[in-house]
Amino acid sequence: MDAAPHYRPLYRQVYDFLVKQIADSVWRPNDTLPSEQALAEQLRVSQGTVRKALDTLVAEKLIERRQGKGTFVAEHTQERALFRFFRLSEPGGERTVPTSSDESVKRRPAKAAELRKLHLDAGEQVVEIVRTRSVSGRPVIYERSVLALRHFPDIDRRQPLPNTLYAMFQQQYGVNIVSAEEELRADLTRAEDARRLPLAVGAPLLHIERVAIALDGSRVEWRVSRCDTSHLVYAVTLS
Amino acid sequence: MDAAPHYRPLYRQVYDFLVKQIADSVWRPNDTLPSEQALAEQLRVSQGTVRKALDTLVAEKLIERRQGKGTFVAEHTQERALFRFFRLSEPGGERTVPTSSDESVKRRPAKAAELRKLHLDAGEQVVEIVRTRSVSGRPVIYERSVLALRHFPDIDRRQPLPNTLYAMFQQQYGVNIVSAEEELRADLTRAEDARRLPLAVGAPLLHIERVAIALDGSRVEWRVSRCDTSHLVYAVTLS
DNA sequence: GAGTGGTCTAGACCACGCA
DNA sequence: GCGTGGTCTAGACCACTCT
Repeated sequence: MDAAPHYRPLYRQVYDFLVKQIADSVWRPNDTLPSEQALAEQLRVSQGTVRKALDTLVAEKLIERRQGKGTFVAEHTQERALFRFFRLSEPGGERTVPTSSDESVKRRPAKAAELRKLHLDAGEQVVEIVRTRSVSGRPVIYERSVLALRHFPDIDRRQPLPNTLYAMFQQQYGVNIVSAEEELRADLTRAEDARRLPLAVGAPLLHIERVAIALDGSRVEWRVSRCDTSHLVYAVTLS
Repeated sequence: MDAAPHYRPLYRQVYDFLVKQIADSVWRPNDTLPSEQALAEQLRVSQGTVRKALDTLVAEKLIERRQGKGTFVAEHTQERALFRFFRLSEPGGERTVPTSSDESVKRRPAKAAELRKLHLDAGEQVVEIVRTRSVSGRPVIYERSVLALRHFPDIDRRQPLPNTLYAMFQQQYGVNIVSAEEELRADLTRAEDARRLPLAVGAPLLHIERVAIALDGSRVEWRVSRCDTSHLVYAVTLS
């Protein structure tokens, strides 16, 4: 624990150390972390200071603690990623699990908008994934994901892709998605949408753009989803 | 600090006590709370236990702490309520401050849907507030709020109403809005919308329903907003 | 200088999971 | 019974604000 420029509290330095271990895949999903006592001795700080850092990581959902068992690196399971970042549900409140299908995966140079959204360097390559998602057999979402290839080498040769990408990002590439910035607006169904979804041109469509952000702050995915909200709603709790 | 059924940790009991003081307006917005030491002595617990409860309240934005000055009950200022619960902004990211106008305020018995959304008893009265919001002179939101009258006696005689209601809820009625559940879907402009907003019937419109939840868990407002998202987006960060 | 919150420590005891 | 995390305490020192 050496001093940082302009002073960082000890618990912050411990936090940074722990994050780095996870980011570098020293500790992988579902691994057990050393106990508080062990970390305290290793880092030459008190147990209370380690605890404060661990509490922060729990709040950020990067680790989970179970009394009597230990501290574990949180895993992005299918369900978890779904409930955390997939906000569409039935109007009452029941969460729905969509299936994905009809995908196309292409590698190509990034376009101008993608360079900007993902903070890429000119000429960098991306992988574009197009798919349709269905809820109880009915296609309701037409979605295009663009990934920076630098974070996911050869992902375009890994087909078939799972229903939720983020678990694979974490397990195969060590990329932890920790937050997502979404922008929503209402739009009309266009001919391109109508080819994928059973909607008439001119029907209302919820347009969602997402930038997914990894543990190290990099913007790794830009996703545009066009959703039929005649039977689903986008549900979010502000607090 | 007496025992609770099935055991509540001490810091939880301290938390409950502090929340009650705020909910009962014993401590009002901008008031200074007693110091950690004073609270610890009053409640017969250690300073660390008080601190843990205070940290939770800070995370929930119910209080603010300033080193060297003290601990204060957080105030719902116009700006703060706006940035916290008003998610519409310009596509780039700049937050926009809308003005409200053209309001009508009516007291009437609750309808069936309102009873359900606000968990009211049959026959209870509500106040309906209808208004239009504009951004840089352009009407972009047509909004209908329904409030349970029991939480806001005579609010319908308090006109004119402020741009953001939640600061008034807190200051005039001691009702702290702590979270809001929103449901969004895409819709088309109807004749009723077109009378209020400069849109053609059939143009896309973002339909937002919100239930605002107070500190004690009661559902105090049901709001339906119909938004022109041709120049604005609904922006939210999932984490 | 006095009073506040912010950081850090050391140690005790409890609740839980497992062998 | 041992090791884990969860709770609680007591006290030290630092950083900031105001007078």
